[in-house]
Order: sequence, then structure tokens, then C-alpha cells
Amino acid sequence: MGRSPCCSKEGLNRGAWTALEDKILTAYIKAHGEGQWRNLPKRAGLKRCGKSCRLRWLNYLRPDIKRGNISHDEEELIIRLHKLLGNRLPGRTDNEIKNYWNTTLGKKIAKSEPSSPSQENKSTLAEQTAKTRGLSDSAAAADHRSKVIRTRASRCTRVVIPNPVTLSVPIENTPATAVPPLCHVDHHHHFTNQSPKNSDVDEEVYYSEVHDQVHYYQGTDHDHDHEVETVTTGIFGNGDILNDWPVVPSINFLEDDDAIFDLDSLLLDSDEWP
DNA sequence: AATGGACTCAACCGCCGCGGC
DNA sequence: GGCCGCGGCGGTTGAGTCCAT
Repeated sequence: MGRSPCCSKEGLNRGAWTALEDKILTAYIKAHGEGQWRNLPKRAGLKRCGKSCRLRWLNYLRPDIKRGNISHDEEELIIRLHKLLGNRLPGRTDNEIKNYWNTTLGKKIAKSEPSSPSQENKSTLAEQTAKTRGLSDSAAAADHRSKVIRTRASRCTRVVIPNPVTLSVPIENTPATAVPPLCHVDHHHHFTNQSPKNSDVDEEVYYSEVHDQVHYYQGTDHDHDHEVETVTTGIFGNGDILNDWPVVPSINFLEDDDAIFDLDSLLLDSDEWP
């Protein structure tokens, strides 16, 4: 490919990976684990730069990668969660989501917004996403027909739900528990539970009913006042069974320790949707 | 069957944040 | 606080493939 080399080192292979290189890299990582990417090629006997090895592993060789066509359900999930989570979606690589978003979904969304002026048509989806994340310029056209929940933030440290209402759902049963019926559209429901297994761990689950759908957040707070290390996020229909929905595992929601978001502030008003 | 434009996606680049020193 | 190395992420490129003509 016609690019200047990413590494100044001479004699490294570039471009498409061969089956043998894949085999060597996979065997090495299985034996020694991930990390130390810079030293990995030399130790594994590969004529590649570390960054290239890392990318090949993360985007292609990793055993937990789901490959093949993106199903309709996955597509819906991508659309629903892309604003919130970016390209980090369950079972797929960042690169695959990024490519899919910039090609297939980009065209679909462009088609669904025929009223957009020519300038809007020219802007890429990535630009539109950035626009939304940057708290949007008012030019973003409202589309009230969309069911996609748009969020202002892609990452946050913690979601604080106003007016907490204790729910009776035991947290241990959360994955298999139906979302309790929510009566008040304007209320966000919240409960916390001190895990009986580990006193240092607080588990928190937040529900909020927004535009006929429910957001579900699960955080793990390792005894640091305002730090939620991982957040599991899904968007659920009111009354749906949680474990019937795809849930993003172990998303790192850490960005700024001081940033505490009100969930309301994360959600764009319907007339702000791009 | 040949051809050229459109499309896909693996690979790469460049920048940034974080942690260690 | 500044420097450096590492890892991660978004944007871009271009080889390969698909498809209409």
C-alpha cells in the first residue's frame, strides 16, 4: 500500500498478513499473553512492527471475534448504541463497526434523511457523530420519527439519577429479571446494592424510561468515591427480559474522574436529534 | 467475456491519554 | 512538571471484489 512506513525499521513486512504469520502470532499470544507489543515481533520471530501485530490480533485473530455478516439485530444495536459507545460494540471489532458505520449505515441514514441540504449530504457519518458529541450545532435536523436514542456523551464516569426510587428487584437476579414496569415517564429509577460477596464492591443499576425505551446501566464501584470502572449498557423496551437483550460487556466508561453526569444531561431532547 | 466504476474491509497513519521514571 | 514509551482510537488508504453495462 502506498504509504510511508509506520516504523522506521527496515526489512519489516507490511501489507496483508500471511497464514504463517497469523499462526506464529496466535501461537505466541496463546503462550505468552497479550501486551508488550513492541517487543513481541522480535520474540515471536515476526518481521512486523508491534503495532501491526497488535492490530492483526485485535481485529482479526482474537478468538472471541464474531465474523461474517452483521445481522439485522446487530445492525439495530449498532444504531442504538453507536452514539453512546462509539465503535466498541459487543462481539465485533472496532474496525468492523467503524467500517460498517461509515459505509452501510452511512448510506442508509443518508437515504432516510432526504430533506437534508446538499452540505449535509456531503458530511460523513463520522462528522455527524462528532457534531452530535460536540453538543451539536442547532442546524442538526430533528427527526421525530427515529426511535434511536441520541446521547450527548460517549463516555462518562458516573451516571447520577435524580429522585432515586428504590426498586424491589434483587440485584443478584438482574440478568434474568424483567425490567419492572415504570409508571412515570419523567422519572428515572435507581437502586444500589452492596454486594454480599465482596464488601468493596458496590453494584448499581439504573433504569430510565426515555421515549418508550429503557436504558440499563450497571456499574462496579471499587470503593473509590466517584469511580465506576465498568459499565454495562443496554437499551431495553419497557417490560423486556434483560437477558434476552444484547448487553455490552465491560465497557470502560472512565473519562474524567470529576465528571458526574446527570442522565438527563446525557440525553438529547427529541428536537435536538440529528 | 471484458471493462470500469462502486464498494468493502484489512491495514496503516497520526494523534492522544496514561503511567512510569 | 517534563519526558518517554506504550496502547488505544478515529480517520484514511488502497487492494481485492462485486456488479452493472
